[in-house]
Formats: sequence, structure tokens, C-alpha cells
Amino acid sequence: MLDQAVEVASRVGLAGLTIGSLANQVELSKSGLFAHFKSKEQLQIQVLQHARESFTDQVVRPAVAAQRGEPRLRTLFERWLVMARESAPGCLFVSAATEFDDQPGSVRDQLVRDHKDLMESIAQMFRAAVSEGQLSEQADPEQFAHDLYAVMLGYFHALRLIQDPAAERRTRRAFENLLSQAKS
Amino acid sequence: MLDQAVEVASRVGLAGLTIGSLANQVELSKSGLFAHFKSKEQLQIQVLQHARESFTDQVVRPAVAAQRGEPRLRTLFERWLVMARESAPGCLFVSAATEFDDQPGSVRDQLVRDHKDLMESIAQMFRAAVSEGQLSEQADPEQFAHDLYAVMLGYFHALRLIQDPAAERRTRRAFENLLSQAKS
DNA sequence: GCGCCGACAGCACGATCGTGCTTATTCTGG
DNA sequence: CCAGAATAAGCACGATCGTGCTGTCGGCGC
Repeated sequence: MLDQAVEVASRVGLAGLTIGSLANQVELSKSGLFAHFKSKEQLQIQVLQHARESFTDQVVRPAVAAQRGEPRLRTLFERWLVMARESAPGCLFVSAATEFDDQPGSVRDQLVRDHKDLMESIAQMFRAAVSEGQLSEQADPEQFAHDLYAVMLGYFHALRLIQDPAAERRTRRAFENLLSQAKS
Repeated sequence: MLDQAVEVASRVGLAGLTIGSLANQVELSKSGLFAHFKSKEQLQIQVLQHARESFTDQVVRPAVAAQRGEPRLRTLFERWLVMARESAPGCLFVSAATEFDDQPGSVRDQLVRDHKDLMESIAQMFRAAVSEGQLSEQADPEQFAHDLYAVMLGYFHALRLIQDPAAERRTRRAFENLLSQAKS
């Protein structure tokens, strides 16, 4: 059920995810579905949590299963690309981020927390690569995390809105530039 | 009137911009306001056009008024930063982009066209800097435009959602890295 | 000075929104 | 086997959505 919710939310946005339409999709009555979540905000939060779990499963965990250091960063990036291309939850975060960026509430708080966690995870992987001697000690892990996220935002944009066939190539080059710049 | 529409749309999104709330904001009756636009889609398009004009005025024109080459690119970037920080239209494009990225229609078409125009403008400025000898001839103008847009997306994200105090510093560093990488 | 035309308000419409309350069915533990 | 909890439907509510139609102004051209 949450899977379908994530899927439709990634299309129409987390705010545009309406209880009626979702009930229609799941083939449940509106009130029947509403009973599961006590409010729309709770629904949004649970959808977000579910998407976060998917992201962890499909992107973060394969990365930490990979070899520590640069390979781990590369795995993270590759998995992220895949999820952005063919799985709904990836898109949910970026659309939800722009939808809730200036309307306070627990949904927004959740988004901020998740993002900071992700940034910290990336920075940690980066530091590991530094301690492996694969990246320069002068490089800034937080800056890398920020830049990598920006690169992915650019990918989403070019992929989904523009449908630029060069999107993936551009994104790969941007990632390589980020890495090579972190080596000097 | 369109100014206020852009302002509220940048807060609640272009899809969340409702005729009733806008009429309330402008202190007009719903039907009185509706008479100006013949449909909601027309309203959205006109809001987008208005935002685009603001962007051209405040970002692109000051850039082309600056010295050709690298200074022009730097002016563009600086103005863009300012608009993102303290003016509504800047945010509209990024939120509208994620809202309409997978619901076809003329709004989306307009967004795509505007974005491609902007990318082409940036690429053109980049080529001018190359022909001035300030940037390497090996560098890819379209790649630079794509990367710069990604950097700005990252700025919006860090500024508005995360409210990261380091957002601007990070973005400046990312821009400098982009430029220095285009010189070698 | 009169008529027209555009800007606006008032009102109504069907639809859908989020959210309750009241039932009926189904599952489950003792 | 039966009581009670979970799960669902049905229905209703006030609000708001986008969109029409009708009427009332006020300004401008003849």
C-alpha cells in the first residue's frame, strides 16, 4: 500500500497526493484507507519514511557492502543513478523538498533530518576514502556531500523535466570531476 | 497583480497556487480575478512568463551588461545568488520544475523551453570566455551550463529547505571549482 | 449625452478535499 | 465457540476547488 502511495506521490507530489485518489488506486474506500493514517500529515510522513527505507535498501546498503573508500563512493553514486532513473522513491525526496521548503511542520522536519543524515553518511564515506589514501586530506567531506547532492539534483532535473538524452553522461562527468578534484 | 501571484506561487508552488487564495491576496473577487485569465492553466503560464521576465531583468541582463568573458559569467552567478536568496521568482522555477516534470501540458512545455534558452545563454557566455582565451578550448560549454544549474539547484536546496548557513560558501566554492576546472 | 465595452462582484454549479461517526465483516486469542 | 479487536465500508459534514452566468458599474468614443 505504501509502495503505491510512494509511486503516486512521486508523480503528483507529496502535497498533491490526495487521500481520495490514493484510495482509488489501492481500490479501497476513502474512509477505509483514512483509518490507517490518522491524518493526512501522518500519511505524508509514513510515505516519506517508506521512501527513505527504499533509498537505504537500494542505494546506501549496497554502498556500505562495497569496498571501503573510493569504490564505496562509486557504488553509492551508481546505485543512486539507477534509483533516480527507474524507481519512484528517488524522485519523491527532491519533489517533496521543494514543496515543503517553506511550509513548516513535521513533514519538513523529517525531510531536513533525513537529508542531514544522508549528507553525514556521504561525508563519512568520503573520510574513509581519505584515510585510505585515495583522496586528498585537504578535501572537505561536507563540501563533497553537498556537491554530490547538487549533481544528483541536476540529474533529476535533466532527466525528468528536460528528458535530456545527455543527462546521464553529463552527470557522470560531473561526478568524475568532483572525485578528481578531491584527489588533488 | 502578477507580482503577487509569483510571490505566493513561490511559497506554495505553481500547482498549489489557487485562484481563490490569489484573489484573496490581491483583494479581488474570485470571479473578478478569473476573468483576467481564461483558465487556471493560462494563469500558471502567465505567472511563469512574468517570473521569467524578472529573471531576465535581474540576472541575465546585468550579466550581458558586464564585460564579455569570465566577468560576465561571474556577474551572472552573483546575480543568480542574490535572486535565489531574496527574490521569489528564482524559487518558482525550481519548484515548478519538480511539480510539472511528469505531467505533460503547456506549462511543462514552457518550462522546458525556458530552461533550454537559459542553458543556451550560459553556454554562449562560456564560449565567449573561451574565445577570449580565459577558458580552455577543451572545456564543454553545455556541460558547464548543466553543472552550473546543478550548483544552483544545490544552493536552493541548502538555502531554503536545510537553511544551512554554509550554503552560500559551499555554492561559491562549487562555482570556483567549476571555473578552475574549465581553465585547465 | 448616450451607448458601449471592459473590469469587477455576486451567486451558483458540481466535484473533490480532509475528516469524522456509525455500521458490517473478518480475524484472532482464550 | 465466542468475545473482542482489527479492518473495512457507507454516509455526511463543511470547506474549497475551477468555472460559468448575470448584473453593475465607470470610463471613453461618437
